[in-house]
Amino acid sequence: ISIKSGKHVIGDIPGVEIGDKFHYRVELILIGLHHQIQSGIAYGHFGGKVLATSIVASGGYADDLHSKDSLIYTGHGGNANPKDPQDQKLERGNLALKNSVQKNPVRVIRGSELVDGSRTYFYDGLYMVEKCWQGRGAHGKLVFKFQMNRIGSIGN
Amino acid sequence: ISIKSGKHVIGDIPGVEIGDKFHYRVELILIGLHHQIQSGIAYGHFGGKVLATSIVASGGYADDLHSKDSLIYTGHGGNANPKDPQDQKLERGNLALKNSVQKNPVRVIRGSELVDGSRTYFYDGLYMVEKCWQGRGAHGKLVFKFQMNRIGSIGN
DNA sequence: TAGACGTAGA
DNA sequence: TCTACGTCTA
Repeated sequence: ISIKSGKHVIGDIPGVEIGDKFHYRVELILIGLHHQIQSGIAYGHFGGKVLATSIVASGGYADDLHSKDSLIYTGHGGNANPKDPQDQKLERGNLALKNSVQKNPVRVIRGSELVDGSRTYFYDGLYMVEKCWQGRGAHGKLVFKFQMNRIGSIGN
Repeated sequence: ISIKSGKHVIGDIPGVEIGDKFHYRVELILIGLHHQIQSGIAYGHFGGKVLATSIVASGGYADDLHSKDSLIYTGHGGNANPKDPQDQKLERGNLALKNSVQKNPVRVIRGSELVDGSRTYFYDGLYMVEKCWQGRGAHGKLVFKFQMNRIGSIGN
């Protein structure tokens, strides 16, 4: 199933399969996987609702990426000035992910940094945002956390 | 005349002519005009000396770009946090440009922002750094200024 | 590791 | 206008 609103698509992208690898964020945009050049959370308007369409988890925040079929994603914001962290706000991508809780599939792209400083990304399929909550980051400021589970894995 | 040190070249780039236009900074790198993805000042080591090879003037700082054959270029640095500007330091590109004063030609790329927010760049030929001095920016902090004149224009 | 006249989307 | 899990060079 795939829902489209302008260039924003919920669900799989035709021609892109789990495990497909990429080297640059701009490739994700060109192929339609993730429509943000830097931001980790992409979203669009669907019938008056703002819903998340895809996320990139590549180590920029304190995510929990230890499991193969689930992850805990950290919301964005609050670190514009690393020396003066702020509470994250329920806006933009954070709001979109919250609206998507138990509602629509979200594409997950996992990424990592190589020894030489370059990066790689790969499409990891559709996940459901199971729940979201607020926590405290290492800096003591409020951050949003999103429990995401692979659709089709045990428990879904 | 062209002096080469590794990938750093002083002087014209074969195949690139004055007026040649570009849309993205990465094009300038690919064609060899300017070896910095974001920084406005490119430089290299030439016989133990650090010399400037090219600059991009595209509106990021308070340059004086009113003349066709000369310009006053502002050094870089001091604005990492726009809310807390700092004095510019005589290092990196600023030092390179100072070392190049009345010494070696520097490629000038002029750029501007279009109405739709995109940018264009064009190669504007070789200039000589005539002199450099320190001044105060609008924020009151020290900035470096570089008087650059087109080589071959009246006065050169 | 830090700095940089980027780049696209909201 | 501002934000953003970028990208490259030194």
